Amino acid sequence: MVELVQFFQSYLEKQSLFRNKKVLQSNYTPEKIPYRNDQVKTIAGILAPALRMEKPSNIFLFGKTGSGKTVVTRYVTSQILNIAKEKNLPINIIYLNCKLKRVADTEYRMLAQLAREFGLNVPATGLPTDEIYKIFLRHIDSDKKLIIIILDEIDQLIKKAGDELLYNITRINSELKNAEISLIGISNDLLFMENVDPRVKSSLSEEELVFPPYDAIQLQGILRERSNIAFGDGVVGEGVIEKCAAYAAREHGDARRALELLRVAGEIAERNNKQSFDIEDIDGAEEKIERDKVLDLVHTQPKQFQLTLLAIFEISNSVDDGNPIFTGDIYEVYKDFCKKVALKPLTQRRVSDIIAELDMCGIINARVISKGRYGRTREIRLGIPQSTIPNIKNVLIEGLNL
DNA sequence: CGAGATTCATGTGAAGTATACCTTTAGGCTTAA
DNA sequence: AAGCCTAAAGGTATACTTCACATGAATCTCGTA
Repeated sequence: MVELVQFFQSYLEKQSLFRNKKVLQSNYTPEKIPYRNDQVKTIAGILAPALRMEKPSNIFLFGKTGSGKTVVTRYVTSQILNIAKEKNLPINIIYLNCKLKRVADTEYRMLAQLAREFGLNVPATGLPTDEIYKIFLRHIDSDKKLIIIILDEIDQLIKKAGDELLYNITRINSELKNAEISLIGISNDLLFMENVDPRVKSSLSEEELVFPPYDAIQLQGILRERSNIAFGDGVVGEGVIEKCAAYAAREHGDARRALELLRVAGEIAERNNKQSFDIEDIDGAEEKIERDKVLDLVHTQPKQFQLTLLAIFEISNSVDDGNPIFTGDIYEVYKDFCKKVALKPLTQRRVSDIIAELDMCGIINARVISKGRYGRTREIRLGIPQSTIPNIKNVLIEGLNL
């Protein structure tokens, strides 16, 4: 007991490495966004009519992850919201991430989530979809207002729910008497619009904007700016920024990742009672990020997903490094695990879908190949570093009581 | 030797089933007049 | 008789199963040079 008190006291006395950690967190919206001036201006220009209570055009944003789509959108919309508040304009802005499982990955759930954002209490299941639709419309249309809905990673939603849903939302305005809705769609997939009904396409992307990835120099600029605010002097070692930038540039210029690397490296250093950190610590951070990403996902996923994942890890262990593994093998191992936990195994059909979903999450890389005479299967490789696997495996085994 | 047929192991689509949850409705009970 | 509660009925979304058919290159077959 005494020790704990001491621990907390010395913790408080200890000078934190961070001066302001918030600026490195992923939901932080900075004061200004370097290298994205054009996009900010364009979007601001498109949305500006909202302040005169005229409906802005729908916008569609394309660009790889971490290229600033979300930050720019959030930045511009929050500014608009500020002004609207000042002048008492009835403008609502809703941000919805369509990728989140069990939150907005079907038409029903998306509408339900939108309704919830307006403080409505809607059930998670049971109602007909058009009932939810009506509830939502009725509530919105009660008085005159302007609503801007941001649908992040909308491609994921369409892939699962079909493009009929897009048709429905683009038609919403014609059903409204008082309120008006503008849509901002955000997509990582540049080609995604190609297989969408042309009518929907033209109404959804009245304006289109592409976000190019950041290059290494720009990433360094961003990192430097933020790390100056985030860390005290002399905390960030020589070359750290450059290395973070290089890592992220390697992955198509993902700024979010670069910032995350920096933050996690700092957190690790702090936990180890270090006063600073340097290049070597970045690798540790990289590994921790990957591990946390998967662990987080693992915890939110149902048991069947966990078992499937465990089966994949198990096989990848016994197979030579780098060699792919196949669906059939996974299913066999998976069934064994099911027996051990006394859980009814799913059909191979379903497991096949689960594997496809794990692929979408990025934990594994799977692609369908034909092995000629020896049939057709998914060729699966791990999408995460080998070094993180034992750790994740242990967590899985523990969580499943194996 | 090469064109076409065959083959395997699984991908993939459509339709059906089970489960959990929602609203509506009808019946039964209580209560107040 | 009016009001309230409960349980059954009828409906939906979602996760999963069942059934059936699609895939596509390695391999096989067989006619031909």
